[in-house]
Amino acid sequence: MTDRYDPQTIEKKWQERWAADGLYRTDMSATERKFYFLTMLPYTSGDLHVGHWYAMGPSDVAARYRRMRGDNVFFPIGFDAFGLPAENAAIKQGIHPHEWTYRNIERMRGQLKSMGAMFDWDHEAISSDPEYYRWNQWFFLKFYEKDLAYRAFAPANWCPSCQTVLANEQVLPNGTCERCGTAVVQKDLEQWFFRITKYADELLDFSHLNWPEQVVTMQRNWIGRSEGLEVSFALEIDGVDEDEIRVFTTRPDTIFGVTSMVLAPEHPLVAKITTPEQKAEVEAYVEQTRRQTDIERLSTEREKTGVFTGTYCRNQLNDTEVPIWIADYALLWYGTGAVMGVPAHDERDFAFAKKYGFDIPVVIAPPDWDGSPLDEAYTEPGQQVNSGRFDGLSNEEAKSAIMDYVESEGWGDRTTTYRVRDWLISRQRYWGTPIPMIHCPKCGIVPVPEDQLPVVLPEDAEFQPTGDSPLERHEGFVNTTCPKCGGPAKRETDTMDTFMDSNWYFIRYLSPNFDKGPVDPALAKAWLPVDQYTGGAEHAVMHLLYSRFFWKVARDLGIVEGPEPYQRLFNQGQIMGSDGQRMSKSRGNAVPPDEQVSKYGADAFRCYLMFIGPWNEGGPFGTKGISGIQRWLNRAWNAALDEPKFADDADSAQTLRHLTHKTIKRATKDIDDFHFNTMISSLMEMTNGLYQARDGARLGVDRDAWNEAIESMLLLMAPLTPHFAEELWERTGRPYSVHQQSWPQFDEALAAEDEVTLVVQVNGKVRDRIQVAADISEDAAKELALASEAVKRHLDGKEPRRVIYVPGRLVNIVV
RNA sequence: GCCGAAGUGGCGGAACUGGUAGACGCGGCAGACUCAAAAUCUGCUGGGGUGUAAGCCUCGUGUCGGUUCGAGUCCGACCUUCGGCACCA
Repeated sequence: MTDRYDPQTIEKKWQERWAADGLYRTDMSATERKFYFLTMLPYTSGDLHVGHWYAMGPSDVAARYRRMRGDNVFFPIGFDAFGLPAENAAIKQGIHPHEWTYRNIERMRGQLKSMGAMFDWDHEAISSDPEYYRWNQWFFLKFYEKDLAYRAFAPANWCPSCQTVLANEQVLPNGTCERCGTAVVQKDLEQWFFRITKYADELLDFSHLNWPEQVVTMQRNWIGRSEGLEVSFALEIDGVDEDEIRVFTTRPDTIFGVTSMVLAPEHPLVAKITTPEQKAEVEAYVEQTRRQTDIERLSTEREKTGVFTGTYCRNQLNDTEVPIWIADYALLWYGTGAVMGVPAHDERDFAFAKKYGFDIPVVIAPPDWDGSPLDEAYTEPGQQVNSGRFDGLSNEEAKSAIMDYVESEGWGDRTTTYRVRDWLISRQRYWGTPIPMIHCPKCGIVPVPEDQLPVVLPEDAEFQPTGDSPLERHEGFVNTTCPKCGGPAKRETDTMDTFMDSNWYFIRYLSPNFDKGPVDPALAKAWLPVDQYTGGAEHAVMHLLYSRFFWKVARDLGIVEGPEPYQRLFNQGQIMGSDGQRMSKSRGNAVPPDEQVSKYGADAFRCYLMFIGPWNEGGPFGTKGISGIQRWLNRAWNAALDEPKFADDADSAQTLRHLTHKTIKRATKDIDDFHFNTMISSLMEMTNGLYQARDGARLGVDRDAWNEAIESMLLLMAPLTPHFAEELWERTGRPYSVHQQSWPQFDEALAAEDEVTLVVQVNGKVRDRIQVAADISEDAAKELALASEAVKRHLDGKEPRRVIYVPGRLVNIVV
């Protein structure tokens, strides 16, 4: 009897040996077959949870596989270390965010190492290190120089009781503050933005990407490009300077059917044009709107509400007076913040008009329309009516004709609008990258000179929420001198959104200690872009879109080359608690991976996570099935170490070689597609097959075929179970290291089946199964099928009308 | 609500490009080994019906409808769950 498989001993042993040998240190100068494999960097939340294992284990497998295929793989790791939870910990537990964060990193490093992944730790980067965020600031200055960073007012969640800005996450679903229960209001603050809209069209070009279609679709919809007309409605009100309201519409063909104008309640014109009689009602409505989220406002299910301002504008195309209303479904940030209401041809406007009693004039006739009022909005194509000189045109023709006309009259222009808004990068928080700007009473806003970077985040800040951001009350930080005039000035106290950190961490990984720029240019040229990126589907839009935007700016700055940062993307699913809910400590459904690892070993645990289902789906996680993996590893262990009785036996050799090559073929296809669950299944089948071959052999098994099988099995398992495979590789007398071997090749002829089961159907129902040679001819297959007893019984003497043959699959006899 | 996914045995899941539904594993049942248990090994295991039995019949992939010789897979409508919705990361 051999030694039993003892994961604790061998995992520790090999992790130490690999680290000592620098087995996973990438030679950055060997760039000929470079492969940059990137897994999303973890946030420094504390303990590594199952989700981290779920994200990184399979990534490690795929990275190891690429290495065995001969690529020089760079597989780095680092930490996303700025953010809200550190500040919450500071307030709740009285720990400094810096201490909380770096303590967590220390613990997570150890846990990550216990995974046995091939991370190259020499390239670790931590976003809260001044040497990292210094370059955030440097990039910010470059953005500012290129007019891609600007200041504007934007609403923020404000708790009047705590006197502080709240994250969306800190606002409860009922709109109150999570700490004190006070109703949260929107407060306008002047904040920093990045002009992502300038790159909107370029971001809509996905042609250089090998990404999942659903992510591309989500990004496309998020950017939401629409072409249409911006058209002016005349405003003639005494005492109001503005003489027009501009609206954006994608349906200029319906402009003759406008019966209302709807402004966003926040629209700057609202206060100016509202009549004294309507003032109270309008103000109450504006107040009420300020308490709603955009999601609530845009719900198509909710009843539409609005308030009349008491004034009118004029539709210049048909000279009609149009009442001006405000309604919460009009959003200030989209288009021009004003919407023209065409009830006959828009469902939302139809409901609005019904409710408030507007006319519903038809301007696009449905087919066979008899002139009677509509029961519902007609949004399909049709012919123009009641549209003056455009009557009789199809609405598609009318669209461009009306736009031409509006442009020639000077009432408006063709424009393109986007749903995507500029990126609000300001945060009124402490634990983030300080925005390197100075407010001088004389010179205005002045950038911090590059040679004064980094603007270091002060350690000694006060955290208790008392109104201002911690940086604002830090005298030593705030007070500075103006770089331009030398006079006293104040520092900007907003910090950056943490998505700034994750925009470019993979660039920093290449040279985390480089101090002459964000990245060593030679390494950037040789190693970028990332060849394979893996990470959670929850990042499909924001992180991945911001990061693409950032890359394009960095490219324009000459820092990187090429159109896109991430060539191939794979979105893994999210792992949930056994109750199907998101795992969290507060729900009590979180499974600590450390416990599982010490019980079953890292190899078994990571395999189990891969075995529970397709990687892109995620799903509920329970620990019940892990014993199946444990049993499999034990069986494979014993198969590799217990020598069977050998004998010359051609049948045995044939069976084993078929098993080996079939498995290599299946496993290779699966790992190429990231189908780790079925890859493990086929390896389990191979292990079962080895036992059957051994127990079923009459005389004994063929020695060479057996050795080939064991060697192949260990190589196929090496990426999945790196410690296990390494130990057995050594114990079976093979030279260190299994992780420096080549991926096994298969022989197509040996992998092929020579017999197949042909299904015989009568009228689509399975009636018989026949074993035939894989290369059987169509005629022979049909003949055999028709000769089957079961078929004859079901034919019941009737003549076949049609016989369908699918090679290697089935014969279907239709009567 | 909007955008993007998913729904298959008691459970996790498999099924190439429309062609045997349930691979592999968990759990369960039966047996072997054992004084006994654990571990291990072997066999069976979707529901219903029928037969002494080998077997045979039938239903079955969220729901309803459609296309097709044939649908888990394609089309239409709906239901449920999950991810995102711009200050969680």
